[in-house]
Amino acid sequence: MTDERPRHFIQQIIDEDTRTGKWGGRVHTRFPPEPNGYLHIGHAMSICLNSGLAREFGGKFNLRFDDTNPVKEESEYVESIKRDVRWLGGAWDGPNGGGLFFASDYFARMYDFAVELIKKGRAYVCDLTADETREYRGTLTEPGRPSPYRERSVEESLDLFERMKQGEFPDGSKTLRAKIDMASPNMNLRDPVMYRVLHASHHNTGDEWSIYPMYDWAHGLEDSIEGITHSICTLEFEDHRPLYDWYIDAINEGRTGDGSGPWGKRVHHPQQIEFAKFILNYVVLSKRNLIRLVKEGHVRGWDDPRMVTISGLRRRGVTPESLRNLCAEVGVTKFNSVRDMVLLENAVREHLNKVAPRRMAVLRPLRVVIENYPEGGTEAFEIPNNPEDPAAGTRRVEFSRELFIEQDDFMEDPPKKFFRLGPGREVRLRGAYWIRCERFVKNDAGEVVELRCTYDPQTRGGENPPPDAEGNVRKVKGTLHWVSAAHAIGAKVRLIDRLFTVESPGKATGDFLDDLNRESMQVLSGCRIEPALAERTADEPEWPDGIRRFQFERLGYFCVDAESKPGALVFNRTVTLKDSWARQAGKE
RNA sequence: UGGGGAUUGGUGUAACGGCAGCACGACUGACUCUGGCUCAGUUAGUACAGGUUCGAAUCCUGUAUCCCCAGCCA
Repeated sequence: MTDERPRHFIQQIIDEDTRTGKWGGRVHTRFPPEPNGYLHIGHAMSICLNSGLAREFGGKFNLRFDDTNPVKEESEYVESIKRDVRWLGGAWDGPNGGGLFFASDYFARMYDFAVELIKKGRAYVCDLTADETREYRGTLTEPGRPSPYRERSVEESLDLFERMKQGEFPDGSKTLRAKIDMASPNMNLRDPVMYRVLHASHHNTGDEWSIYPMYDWAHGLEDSIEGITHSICTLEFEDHRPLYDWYIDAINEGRTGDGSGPWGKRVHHPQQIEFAKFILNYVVLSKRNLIRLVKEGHVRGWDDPRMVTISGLRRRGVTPESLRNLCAEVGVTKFNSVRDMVLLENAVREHLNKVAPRRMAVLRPLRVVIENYPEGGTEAFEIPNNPEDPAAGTRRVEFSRELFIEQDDFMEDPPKKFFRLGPGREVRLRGAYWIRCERFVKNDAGEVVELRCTYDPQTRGGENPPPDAEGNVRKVKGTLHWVSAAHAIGAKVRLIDRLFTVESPGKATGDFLDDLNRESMQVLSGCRIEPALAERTADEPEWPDGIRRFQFERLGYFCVDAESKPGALVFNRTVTLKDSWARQAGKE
C-alpha cells in the first residue's frame, strides 16, 4: 500500500530529518486539544495528519489535553474528544500510540521551570493590572514600555511567585512575565505573561493550584516533556514560534547535554511546524458559532447530524475512512484556502459505494396495483446486495400484487426525457418485473393516489423479454425501486441537507443565522422500507462503530439513527446519490 | 516598509531552473437491471511589472491583493 500521492511539505521535512538522523530517527507527534468544546471537521484534519505521520514513519502519536484554563474546560469534553479521536483512528493506545496525557499533569514541573527562569533573571513578577499591561504593551506600530516591576529583584520575584502559588493574591492582581523585549516588532515577545492568578477549580487538579500557565509557556514544555519531535499547529501560531523557541532556550541556558552544567541536563527542544487549518464552505466552524447553534436550539445538539462536529458527522453516517481519505486528498499546505463541501460529500459517496449494502426504501409512497397479478399471490426475488461487490451476496425481497413506488417516479404528463412511469409508459421494477401504467386514480383533491398497472410475466427477475416475431427487442429506459405493500415496514427518514444556503454564512448580513437552510432536516414519517432493514442481518458488513449504513437504491446513503427502537426505525440521510436527472430538470 | 505568512484553471493541489500535471466541479458521449458506479473526451491556470538565464511557476527586484498578531484564551 504505497502512497503515490505527492509528499506534502511536512512529510518532506520529516524525510529530511530521518535522513540526517536529526531526532535519532524518531517521529513523535501529538494532537493537543483544549477540552472546552466538541471537535469538528477542522480538527479531523489535525488528528489525521498527526496520527497519520506517526503511522507512516513508524513513530508515536499522543493525545494530549491542553487543559491550562480551568474556567473553560470540563471533563465532559475530555470524554467526547477521546471518543471522537478514537473513532477517527487516532489510536493513542494502538501500535503507534504514545499515550494519553494532560498538560495539568505537568503543572508542578512547569512551576519548577518557571522558578528556574526567575533565578536566571529571565522572568519577573509583575503587579500591573490587565488594563495596564495592555497599555504598556504598545501597539502594532509603536513599541511598548517596560513594566515598572521589570527590574524587581530575583529574590522578590521568587517570594512573590511562591505566594502567588500559595493563593495569597486575588485573581488578576499579579502575573509572572518573561523578560524579553518590550520593543520587539513581534507582540508575542513583549514580556509575555507566563502565569496568571486564577482561583478556579480545575477538572483534573481540583483546587490544588491558584496560578495557571499560559499557552505559550505551557505548550512547548508539554511537547518537550513528552519528547515530541514535530509539534504541528496551525498558521496563526507562526509568530509564536520565536517565543516557543525562546522559552526552551531559556531553560536550556546553563544546561548541557551531559548534565554537567549548573542547571543540569538539557531538555528536549521540539520543532514547531505550522500548516493551514481546514476550512469548509457552507458551514460555520468557530467554536462560538457552533455553541450558538446548539444553545439557541437551531440544531438538536452537538451531535445533530447536520453539524460538522465529528459527533454530528458520525451520527449522520459519515465514515472515518471517508474523512481520512478527504484529509489525504486535500493535502497539507501553508495557504489558507476554503475546501468545497462537495469534496466531503464525494469522499463519503466513494467509500460507501464500495461497502454499503443496497436496500429499497420508498420515502413518499404511491400505491401501485398490478391488475394482472394474482390476488393474494406472492413471490420472492434474490437481489444483489452490492453490484460493486459480488461477494456481498444477495437478499430475498418479497413481491406481491400491491406495491409502493416513489411519488416522484410518476408524472401524469411527463416530458419525453422522463424515463419513469407515466400513462402508457413501461419501466422495470428493480430485480422484479417490467410494468406498464394503464391508468391512475386521483383523490378529491386532485392528487394521484394510485396507479393501475400490468406486468409482463416474461420479464421475471427484471430480465429483458424475448424478441417478438420480427426479432425486435422491447426496451425500457427506467428502473424503479419499490416495496411490497403487504411486506414493507414503516420508518421515519430524516433528509439531511446542508445547514446553510450560502458558501460563507453571514457574509452578506453579518449574522450567519440569516443564512440558515430552513429545510436542512426534512422528516418523513410515512416511509415504507424493505423488511430486511428491520434488524441487522448476517449479510451486512461489520461496521467498527456499530452504525448500520445502507444505500437506498436511487436515493442516497442512509444510516440507522441512534434514536431508533425496534419497530420504530429512524434513518438519517448521509448524502444523496448524484442525480443527473435532478440537475437536468433543474436547468429547465 | 510594525512584524509574520501566503498567491498556479471555477475549487483544491503538484512541479524544487528543463513538456504546467492530478483530483473535484462543469459540459459531451459510451455503458448500465440504480438517471448511481465505471469508462472516454472537452473545458479552463502560473496575481502584476521588470530583471538574471539557452531556458523561469520556480532565482532576483519592485508592486498588488489576502490571512494572522496589540487576551491575565488556546
